[in-house]
This record gives sequence, C-alpha cells and structure tokens, in this order.
Amino acid sequence: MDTCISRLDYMVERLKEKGFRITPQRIAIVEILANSCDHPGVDQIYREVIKKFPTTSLATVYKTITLLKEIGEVMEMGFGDECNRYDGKNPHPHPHIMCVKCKSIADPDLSSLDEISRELNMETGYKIVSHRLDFFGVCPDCQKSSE
Amino acid sequence: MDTCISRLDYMVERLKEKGFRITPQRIAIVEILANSCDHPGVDQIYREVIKKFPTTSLATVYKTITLLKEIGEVMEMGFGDECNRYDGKNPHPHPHIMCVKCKSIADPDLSSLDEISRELNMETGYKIVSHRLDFFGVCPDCQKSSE
DNA sequence: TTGGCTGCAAATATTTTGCACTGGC
DNA sequence: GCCAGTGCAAAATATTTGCAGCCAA
Repeated sequence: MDTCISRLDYMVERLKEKGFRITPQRIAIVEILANSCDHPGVDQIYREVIKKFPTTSLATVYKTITLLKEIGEVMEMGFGDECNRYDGKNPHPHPHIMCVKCKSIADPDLSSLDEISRELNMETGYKIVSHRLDFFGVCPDCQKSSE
Repeated sequence: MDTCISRLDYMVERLKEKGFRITPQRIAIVEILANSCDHPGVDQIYREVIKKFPTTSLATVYKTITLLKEIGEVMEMGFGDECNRYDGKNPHPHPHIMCVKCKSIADPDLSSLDEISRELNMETGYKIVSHRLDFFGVCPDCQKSSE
C-alpha cells in the first residue's frame, strides 16, 4: 500500500502515472526534495545534483521543480527576498518557522488551521483553496551564538 | 495627538524625524501607499506616480519603498510569483486574503494570532519576531463571473 | 550652500525560453 | 525510432547600483 513506499518512490510513481519520463536527473532532484528536511532552495538542489550528474543544467532543475509543483508534489514557499525554498516532503499547506539569521526552516506543530479557513470562508464569502502561515524568528542555536 | 493626523502625514513625519528629505516624489509615493486599500505593487505605484510627476523613475519608486520598509512604515507582502505587493496602511503583521483570479487582496478580521505566536515560542524555543498568514481563494465576485 | 535625492542607464539576480541533440520508453 | 527531456545560451523579468545634475533644508 501507499504507506509502505517511500516518498521518493511515491513521487516517481506520480511522475510515471502522469506520463512523464523518468530520467536520472529527475530522480536525483526528486530524491533531494523527498529526503531533505531543510527545505532547500534551487541553487542548493542544483549544487547537490551536479555532484551526481556534473553536466546537469540549472534549467533542468527549474523545469523539474516546475513540473513537480504542477502535479502538486512540491510546494513553493515563496520567500521572495532570498531565492525560493521548496518542501517536497509535505507539499500541502502547513505552518513553517524560519530563522531570520541562519535561514533554516522547520515545521512546528500547530493545529486548528483548517478551522480558521472554514471560519474565514463563512466570514468573507471567499472560497479558500490554500493558505500559508509562516513565522519568522531566531532559532535557539542563533540565540546562543549571538550572546 | 497621533490619532488626529492622517496616515500620510504620520508617514511623512516619520521620514522627517529620521532625517530624510521630503521630496514631491516621496510625498506622492507615500500618499499612494497610505491611501490605497488594494495593496498595490511596484508598477501600480509607478503608474500612479507618473500621473503627477511624469519624469519619476522606477528606481525612485523602489528606493522610496525600500526606505519605508526600513523605517517600518510599509510591509512587503512577499508574493514572489507576481511582483511584490505592499501594505502602507497597516505595516504590521496581519492576515491577508488574496483572490487567485483577480489578485485583489483584502484584510479579513481574525484574532488570536498573537496567542499562536506565544504558544509557538514556548513550543519551539524560537524568539518570534514576525509572521505572515495569507489565505488564497476565489473572491465572491470572481465566483459569480466564472459560473 | 551642500549633500541627499532623482533619473537615466547599466548591472545584477533569478527564472524562462529556443533549439539542436540525446536517451527513456 | 519517436518524441520528451536535456543542456547550453540567450531572453525575459524584477530589482539594484553608479553617477551626474538638481533641489530640499
């Protein structure tokens, strides 16, 4: 069942069933997105990929990410300032917390967001399709090192 | 008192007290940011400004917005996809709701966000300095017109 | 008067696109 | 073998910067 296959395998499966070809470059990119907990940016993914496939171009990274976004298996996190960051482990809206110093991003546990969406729907008449909730702060490590 | 002066006057005052010069272009840009409810983007501001001062350059608009961001009187809303949008009426974190069709942005009423921040602080050890909560949906008007 | 501000153009950064070649299926 | 995918370079987009002249204080 679904629960038995890895996120990597699941994403590759999704690509296949949508009729997209499975290339080594795509596997490498999907693998990075599926396995890294640090919500990598494009260039981080790129640097990682060229370790395995040195001729890979940045364009391919962009194209693959765009593809994965379109089939809903990667979520773009929209931090326009720096380059974008991506979540391939959990591509559905959920809260993030970013350290303003080291730029690390973690996934805190916070419930009751869906409830807020529903409340908002009733209140405003909008048909809510998505949301984002991001916190910005200083992580415990950076608080220590700045003393 | 503070409560008696307009947001425009307040922002101009803030620029003065920080030692920045008050130029006609700056007043025009601040006025747009202080008075428009539609959370304008850079080019919308630009097009508005050149109605009054046709020689104004895009660079000046960017510089002024950057300046206002730095003194905390304008909040950047970080919708990286399209160009950025800005809130000059209320530059402090508060929920937004954007229509994915017409790109309009409104300010819904939602309380209890500060509470969530505090909860998060305790839970994660981060020192929260800011947050953003944005909803994406289809506004009532666009729901009608797509039927 | 004078140094910050403006406006122009060039530079930068990021992402997208055109196209010939390659390789997954 | 066919055509989607790749890699390169060029283009498109958004924003920043350098600098000469100007004007708010």
